[in-house]
Amino acid sequence: MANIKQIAELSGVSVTTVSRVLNNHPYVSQEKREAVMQVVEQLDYSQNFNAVHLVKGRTQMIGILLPCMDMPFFSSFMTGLADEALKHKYNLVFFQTDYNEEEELRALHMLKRRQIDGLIIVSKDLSWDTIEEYAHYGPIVSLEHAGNRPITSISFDYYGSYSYAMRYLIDKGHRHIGISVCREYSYNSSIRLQAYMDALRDVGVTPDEDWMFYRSSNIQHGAEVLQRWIAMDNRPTAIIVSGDEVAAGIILEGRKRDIYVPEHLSLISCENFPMAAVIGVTSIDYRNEEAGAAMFKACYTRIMQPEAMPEQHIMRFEFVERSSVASLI
Amino acid sequence: MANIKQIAELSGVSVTTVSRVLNNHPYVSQEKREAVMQVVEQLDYSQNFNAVHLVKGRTQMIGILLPCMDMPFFSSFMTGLADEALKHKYNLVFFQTDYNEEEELRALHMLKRRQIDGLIIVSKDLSWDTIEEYAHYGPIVSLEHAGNRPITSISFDYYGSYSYAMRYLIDKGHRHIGISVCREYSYNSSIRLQAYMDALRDVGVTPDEDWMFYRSSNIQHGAEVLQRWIAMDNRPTAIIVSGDEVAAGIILEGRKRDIYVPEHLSLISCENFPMAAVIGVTSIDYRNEEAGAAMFKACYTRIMQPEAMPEQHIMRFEFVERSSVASLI
DNA sequence: GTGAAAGCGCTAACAC
DNA sequence: GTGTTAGCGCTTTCAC
Repeated sequence: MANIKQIAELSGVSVTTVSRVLNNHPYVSQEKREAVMQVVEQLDYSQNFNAVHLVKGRTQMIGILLPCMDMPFFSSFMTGLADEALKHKYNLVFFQTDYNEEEELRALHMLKRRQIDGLIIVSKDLSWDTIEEYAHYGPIVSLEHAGNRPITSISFDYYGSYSYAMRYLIDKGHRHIGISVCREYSYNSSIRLQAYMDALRDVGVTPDEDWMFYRSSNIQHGAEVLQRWIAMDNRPTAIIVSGDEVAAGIILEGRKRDIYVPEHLSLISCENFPMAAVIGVTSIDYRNEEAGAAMFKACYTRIMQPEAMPEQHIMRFEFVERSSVASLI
Repeated sequence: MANIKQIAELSGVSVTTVSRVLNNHPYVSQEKREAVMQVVEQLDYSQNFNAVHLVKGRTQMIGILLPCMDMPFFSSFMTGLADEALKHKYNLVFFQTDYNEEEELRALHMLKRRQIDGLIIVSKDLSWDTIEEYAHYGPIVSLEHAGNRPITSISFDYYGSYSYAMRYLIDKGHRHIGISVCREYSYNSSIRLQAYMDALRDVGVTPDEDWMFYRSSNIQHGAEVLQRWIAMDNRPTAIIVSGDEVAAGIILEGRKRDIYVPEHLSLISCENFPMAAVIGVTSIDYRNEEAGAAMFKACYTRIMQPEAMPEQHIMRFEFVERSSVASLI
């Protein structure tokens, strides 16, 4: 495999000149530039990026850490991120952690070892304290608010959006309202639950334990939610679920059992994926793709300007109304 | 940032010894090993992987090229791949191409520039002739049969599975059978269409142009398929669709318009995602996750044994019968 | 405009 | 067991 030295020899110039040509530097005569280019093409040469990275101290790669790819939430997010990375000629190294701490650490180590220039954390299990230790090796950008740590965050307005959704249901006369979240003990779920609790308290309702569904993330789980709902004594008249897939599971399973949305059960969902339009569910659009792009941009900015201070940014949500909520008034 | 030289100095040994300790080589006295480890911890040192890669000529990364992440097919595939990569301590660099040739070339260039040790192509637009030019820079593994080119392939048995599904429908009395594929001109679609045509020809049926749906890949498209089906003069009694999402779209849209599966329209789908169970559709399971893992393994093997010959492997499919096909007999 | 040479941080042959 | 040293392939001062 050819290297820069051979190119230099064959084209009768120094390695410096070859390097200049390769990197489009000025101050190279047209003549020599052409001579070099000719040899480069002839030998089908291109730089060894490992050497370039070593000398430059950068890899043009950023890591992206998430539990799994096979949930639409994560993949939609990746889509926006990858598009944006592309614009800046950055590559994405992908860490699928399955919420395994060891795996999460592996990504942080790669940052430490300069194999990636920055790290984007979409969802994690590791404590912020642990992560913070790695923050000085390179920019870390998170989708979860990181307090006043040196970590940039782009986060979704779960509190605002859930408060809004709850108010919407309450205004339509709902009082027995259920909630279904993805992970019982995650930070994001806790914010959603908080907004839910606060809203119910405001109207003097104490939620039934039964109204809270944990660990629901896919269509199958949605079906299970409906089965549990059917079996309840004190059924909620509406449920806020954390994803369109869960909503679809509820609706599909409901139809098998003659339970209809919104006639028997009102539903508000999150994500507003194309599926939401098909099943006609009112859904909160957090604009995942935009968030993905924003995270890349934030990371990129901090790679380019290492002195820049980390920022905390909250995305605006959009409440997309369809016909899955009945008015009880 | 500390480097190996400083560690050597501080622990009073040579860089070689430090390197040996770092790489767990034998022939280092326990004494020196401990001395080194202590300094390493004290300085919070770890290797600069760019330097390691330069000297070793490998990056412990493989590239993965696919059009997008926000289709369940691709993300399920990634899941298996990422799991397997993890087992071998390999990282995945992710190229989202959107079937853009320039993007696809970028991935091939990274192989050429040794930034990745191998490349896995899940779906592409570039011609095999172009790709073949890069095959000598590192192993390329494809999910599409690559003929007798120096490219390993793991492929799905689309012909076999579609022949099987067609036979299944025909045995149940169906003759007017439709087909819905993802991309009109892709290699995979052409095989599916071929099996479809061959099966119909065998029973003396000439398919109506209307029975073929191109460019259907998500739930929304499924809804459109159903709308077109309703508007037809000569409706098929069954359709084979290329994904559970499309099937879901058909079923959901059908319910809005009082068209039921399988009473009015029989359906066979592909992928057998969890959703298939919920909507009760008979689905062909190609075992994407396993295929992803197999592709990684194939790539890994060829990285480790560069002389190894490329192989062509075809995955077995599984036909998962549910209740979406009516018997007309 | 151009080139010699000094690194970037590491591994591994080789000598001891 | 251990250290010296020559690369790996490139960029970038600095002197000409």
